[in-house]
Amino acid sequence: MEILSQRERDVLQSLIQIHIAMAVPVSSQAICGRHLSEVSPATVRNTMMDLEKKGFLHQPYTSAGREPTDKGYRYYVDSLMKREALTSEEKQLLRDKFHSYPKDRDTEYVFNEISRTIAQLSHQLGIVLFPRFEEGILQKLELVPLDRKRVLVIITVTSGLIKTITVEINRPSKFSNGKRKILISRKKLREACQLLNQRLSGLPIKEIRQSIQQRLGYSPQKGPELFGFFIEEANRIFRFNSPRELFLEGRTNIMLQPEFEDHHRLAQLMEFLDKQESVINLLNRQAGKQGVVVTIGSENALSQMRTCSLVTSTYNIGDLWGTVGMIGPTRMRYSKYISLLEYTAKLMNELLTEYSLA
Amino acid sequence: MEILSQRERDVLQSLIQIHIAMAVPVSSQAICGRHLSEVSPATVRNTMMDLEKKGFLHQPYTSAGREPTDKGYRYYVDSLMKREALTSEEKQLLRDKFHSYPKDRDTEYVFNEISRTIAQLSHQLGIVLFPRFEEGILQKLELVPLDRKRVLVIITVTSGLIKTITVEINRPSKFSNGKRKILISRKKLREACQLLNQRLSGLPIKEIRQSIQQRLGYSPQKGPELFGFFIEEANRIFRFNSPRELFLEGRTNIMLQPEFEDHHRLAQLMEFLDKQESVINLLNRQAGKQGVVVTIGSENALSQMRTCSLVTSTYNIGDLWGTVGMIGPTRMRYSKYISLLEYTAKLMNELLTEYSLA
DNA sequence: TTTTAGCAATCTTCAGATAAGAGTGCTAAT
DNA sequence: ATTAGCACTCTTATCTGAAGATTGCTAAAA
Repeated sequence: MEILSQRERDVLQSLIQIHIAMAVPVSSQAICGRHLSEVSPATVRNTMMDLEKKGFLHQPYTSAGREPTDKGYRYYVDSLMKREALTSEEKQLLRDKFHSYPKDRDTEYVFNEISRTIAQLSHQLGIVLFPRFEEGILQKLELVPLDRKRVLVIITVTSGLIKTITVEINRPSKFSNGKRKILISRKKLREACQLLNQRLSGLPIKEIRQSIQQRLGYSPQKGPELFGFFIEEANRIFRFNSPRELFLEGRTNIMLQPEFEDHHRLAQLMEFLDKQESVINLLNRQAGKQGVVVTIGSENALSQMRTCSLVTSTYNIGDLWGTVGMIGPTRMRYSKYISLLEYTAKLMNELLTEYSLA
Repeated sequence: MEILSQRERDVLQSLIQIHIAMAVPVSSQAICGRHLSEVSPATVRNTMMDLEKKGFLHQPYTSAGREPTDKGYRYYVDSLMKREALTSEEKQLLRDKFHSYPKDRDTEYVFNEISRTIAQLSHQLGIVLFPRFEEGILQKLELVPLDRKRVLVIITVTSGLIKTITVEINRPSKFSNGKRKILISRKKLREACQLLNQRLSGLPIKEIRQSIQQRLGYSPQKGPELFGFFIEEANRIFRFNSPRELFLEGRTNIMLQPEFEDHHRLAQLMEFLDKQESVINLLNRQAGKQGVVVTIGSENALSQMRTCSLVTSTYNIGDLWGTVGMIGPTRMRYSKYISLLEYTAKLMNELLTEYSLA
């Protein structure tokens, strides 16, 4: 971490605060007018030159004011910024979204609402990514016959979250010699289910997917016919990474930011957001980090995010974890949004975890 | 329907075709150059004046070329346009999206893909709205206990589509005198489930929601305790109108259309799309209409859609129906997109209906 | 040594002017 | 009924110049 003089720190902080509020290059005069009235603009100018040489500021053109660089923002976030707490109204607004859960609303509805609320409170893009179900520990598996061909698989993980998948079971299988069909009888289903639970529960979903064949020790000669089916279909049944896991809200907010008046730049970002997979990919890079993580501009590996910042936090539901976050231009109220996401993640931890004790 | 001379029809058709391709006001010269080389520009100009007086054309400013009005497009769609068939590549692309259904993919995944593909083929916004589950006929209800507090309700309708809802059942109920908790025993659950099926199956979901209390004829003195719970919760269990039912893809496409270079106009549309409820509302206005429906510009009641057109079709999965569609600027290739949606709906009818026979 | 006032120099932005070009509407001839 | 010819209108692009913002530098002041 580079060491800056107190004067430099003062100027940088003031400049960034003004820039965040005004969205234009900041002049020495503006800094003296608002924050550093004890020194003259000329002095501030000298400091600004130093800060530019050190890479914290940038001048769009000769004789314009200065804007912070990504490095400048990084220094601000790490060393200058004071956290800005949420108001009690804002906290209440967030809290209210959990009010009727789980009585009247399902998990996905709540996630959607949280994403909307983050967008509403930040005037930026709100993000919620469903918990990484694959990291969960299988509590139990349940098989419910739907009709002659289909079975509903209910997967419960120890945090109490469930996922359901419909599988088509009454069809040719390579484990049944290609031609023969597996017949579902309720009894067989129950037996198979019991055995599956014996062999698989307590294991992480991901591991089940990868090692199911060994776990079930199946060969066509022994074990229930259904085992063959599960081995074949494990890659589908135990995989959860659909674009539908992602809740993105508030695209309009972001396009109203002055930095996205440029049509081309906006289009680039929107294209990125349209490909949900790439957003999920982006979020996965933050995986496992503790607390609120801020990724500023070019710190994002993805080129489409170069002009944006990403603020994320991990939330936990029992042994599962997911990501909440927001995206906005690099010029954003980090001091506020960090609190916002911290608080949101905290609420989610508290209020969505009820069933992890079950 | 107003009657136009053959000359007027020719000019209008030619003008619209050119306008769709070029996205600028069309001059008399352009029309003669491309389509009506047998007459002079002056003649075409006279016809254009007539068409403008009748309200089919509009001149952005004195001595500019002409653009079609919504009325002009309406006439074109109804009386002039020739359907443009999809190429076999386009058909194949769509078909492929159904390929692994229902073996490897669930309904929602396929809907998302269809929405994406409509966007991809039209370079506009693709829309799929999940079937109106509430219109479905209950085939059976299944209750699966998840843990001490929760039960998974599986609702199957006659088309074979299912929805699952988690309910929290082990809590105070006004039917259990406010204090007492309902206890779940598997046996009680089975009994209640059987009774519920007896009383409710064969009825439309919507009707169940509205009349469940009468149907179950429940009073605290008689009938399983669970009935009280179902009556209380009917409004949640049998309601399906979440924003998550809507699949919107290709926002970037639409913002790349020249009519949306205007930032403000784009923001208005995006705001509208961000509120999924309003899009669902828009689609519901087309409900029940047969075949492909085209709604042009101001024909849309909603002001945010005044500069857009909506092309929709109804698809059927057994006794359920939903909506597919696309949104673009009023200047769009109606001739192509109508075929696109017709074909898409047809595919959905054919390929998603397998289980309605079960 | 640090800070500051003063000032020329640089660059943006905006309004106005001008020129080029596209396309019409009208008139009169075909 | 159609067309050629042409004046007229309006847009668009480019240019210009003036106003304004802000700097960097220099030399004086603290």
